[in-house]
Amino acid sequence: MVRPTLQTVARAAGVSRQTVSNVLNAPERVHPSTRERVHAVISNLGYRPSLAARQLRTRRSMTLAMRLEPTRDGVNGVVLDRFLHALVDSAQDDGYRVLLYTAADDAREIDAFEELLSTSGVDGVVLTSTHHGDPRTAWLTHRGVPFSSFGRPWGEPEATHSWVDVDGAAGTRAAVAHLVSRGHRTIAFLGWPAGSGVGDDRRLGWRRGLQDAGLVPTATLDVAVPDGTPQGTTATEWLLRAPEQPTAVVCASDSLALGALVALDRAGGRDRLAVVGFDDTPVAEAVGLTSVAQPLRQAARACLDQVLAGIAAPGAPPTHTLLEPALVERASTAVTP
Amino acid sequence: MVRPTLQTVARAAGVSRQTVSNVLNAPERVHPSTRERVHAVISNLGYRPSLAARQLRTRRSMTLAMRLEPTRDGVNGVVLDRFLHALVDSAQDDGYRVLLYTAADDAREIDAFEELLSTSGVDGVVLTSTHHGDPRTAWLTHRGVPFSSFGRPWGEPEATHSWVDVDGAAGTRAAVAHLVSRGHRTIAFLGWPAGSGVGDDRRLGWRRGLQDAGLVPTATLDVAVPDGTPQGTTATEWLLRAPEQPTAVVCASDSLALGALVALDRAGGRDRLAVVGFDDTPVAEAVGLTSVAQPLRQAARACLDQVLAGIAAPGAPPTHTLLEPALVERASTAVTP
DNA sequence: CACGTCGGTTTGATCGATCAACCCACCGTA
DNA sequence: TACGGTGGGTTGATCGATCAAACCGACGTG
Repeated sequence: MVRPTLQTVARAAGVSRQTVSNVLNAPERVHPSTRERVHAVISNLGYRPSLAARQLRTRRSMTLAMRLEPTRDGVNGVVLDRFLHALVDSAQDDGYRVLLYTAADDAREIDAFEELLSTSGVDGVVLTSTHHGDPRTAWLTHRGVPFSSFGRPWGEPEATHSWVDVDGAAGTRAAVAHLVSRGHRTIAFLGWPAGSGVGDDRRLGWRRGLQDAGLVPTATLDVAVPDGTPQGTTATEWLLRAPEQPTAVVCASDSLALGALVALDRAGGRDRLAVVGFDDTPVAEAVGLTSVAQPLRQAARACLDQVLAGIAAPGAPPTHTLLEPALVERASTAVTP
Repeated sequence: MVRPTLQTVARAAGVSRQTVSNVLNAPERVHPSTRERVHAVISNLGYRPSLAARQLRTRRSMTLAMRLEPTRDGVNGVVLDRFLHALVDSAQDDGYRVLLYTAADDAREIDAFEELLSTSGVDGVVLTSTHHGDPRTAWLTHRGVPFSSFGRPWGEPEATHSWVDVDGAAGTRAAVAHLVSRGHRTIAFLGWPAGSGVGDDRRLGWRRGLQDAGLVPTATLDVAVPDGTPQGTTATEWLLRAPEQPTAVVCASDSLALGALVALDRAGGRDRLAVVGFDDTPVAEAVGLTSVAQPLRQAARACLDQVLAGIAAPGAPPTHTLLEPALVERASTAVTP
């Protein structure tokens, strides 16, 4: 009951090892009849090539690495988990496996790369959560590691690697347009403090959306707080007392939006304010929150394609993909002013 | 700029390959001075052993596999993701890596095992979501694969594999005790239809909790619906109209509990019913829901220990670990009857 | 003084695959 | 007739580590 090897199969089929290898890797080189016979023996014996042996010789591990982030906020943390799910699914279809690692900060993550690349011979990396002054991309580029990041190289227009991202600005802009079409004229934005690429981008979309409709994004309608449900609640309570009397609010995350709903419930009714969240996390569906959904499946597929392209043609020029998010309408924007 | 190998290091240190190997794997066999010298060369050259080569020889991949489930409900799906995070963390400390796979059903998962074991030579498996009539455990046991399941072998008392689980019954029982201590006498249970091990266990805890306090778990206080927030809302609306007039409800999941809160908000006030959820998902914290928290970090650690024990001593007797969950009190049970 | 032992080290074989080169019939063509 | 090309296969070397066995000098002992 030992695992069959190439040799075993070869003997059973009356051919040489190399021929069996060819049947699997270059079938056209083998005569159809021989091929047939070898195939029969293979499935008969249940033979599967050892990845370790193959990797030793070819320097291909058929493995990609992705970092598993510490669940931060939780409400939003789900996004990357869903991306991961999609990635594993797609990768599996292409014969690749996904290896996980964790790292406390950028420096440790680079250590992890070093480790993974030299000991496990990982073929490529999928990066997430890119941010301003991210040292990881430069390191990977310098080392010539095929990789793709889910997230733009914020603040580095000269970056020369492949990336996939979702157009957050388009998302908030569409949210504003939707609200405008329902009659709202005073629409606030509840976002994070300036400085994060993602957050600033979503804020920008809100501005543009207002301008599209000939409205003015005043400073008091633009509230910035750290992410989190309680923060969203507090901020919304300010908004409810604001002189502008907003009738709707677009939020940078579902956490904040959920906080807004809590504030409304306390203030005696959800009809005082239409609310839009971001990321369409499970909670949004659960509580009837309109939210901007990222096409995570497509994003994962695109990332994978980029990494595979980088593996197939090491010198190939980088590509970029910017995907459009979609607004999922629910009860929280059924409110009219 | 090629990656250094054992040979490279050996030459640079003026010793043989085997000595370098010993320095890493059996340091006590090497004379301290030589060891010192070799270590210097190793860190100097930045040498790291190739896992592929090592695996080929030792038949150890230092890799564990875990299935990544399709995000089902979402509110609860987070639980397994957090377990995964904890597992990867712990595994990394022990020098193990975690490889992911997906599978649509039990049969396909077994195919995935076959594949992973023979091609990647995975050392062990961590199973999740065990259920009645689960064919996976028998298969793994039969094949002699070291594994541990997070989840008891429901309905198979004769099962002989290692497992770790959280005592759900103890959780709901504690929830009831907490409610009783706050003066509640009529406490309902909002759970899933009978048949799922986990769900029945949580229901049992509720029963015991009531009996502890000399109360009677009547049938009308025991509501069963499929998991989900809308289902929770509907069911809670029944409860609010029930003749028994419950003042509190213990739920089998945070999804259901969240649904209960929604029902209360609609019915005009959260003070009509104290609510307890299960799993302490991020949403629970966000909306102030008291919930039963599973010690996922410990669970992952325990699972890992069991798998590693199975790898170290293939014939060793299986072990079981049942962990106590903890009640996290929040605003939703600040209500008194 | 010869011999067994033991710490420390080296040597050759091996894990299971692929690569590179070579072999052998057989064909067409100069 | 000799030569080059080609389809179909084979053989030996190799990837980078570990294993098993041998080696070697020094030391203790009968």
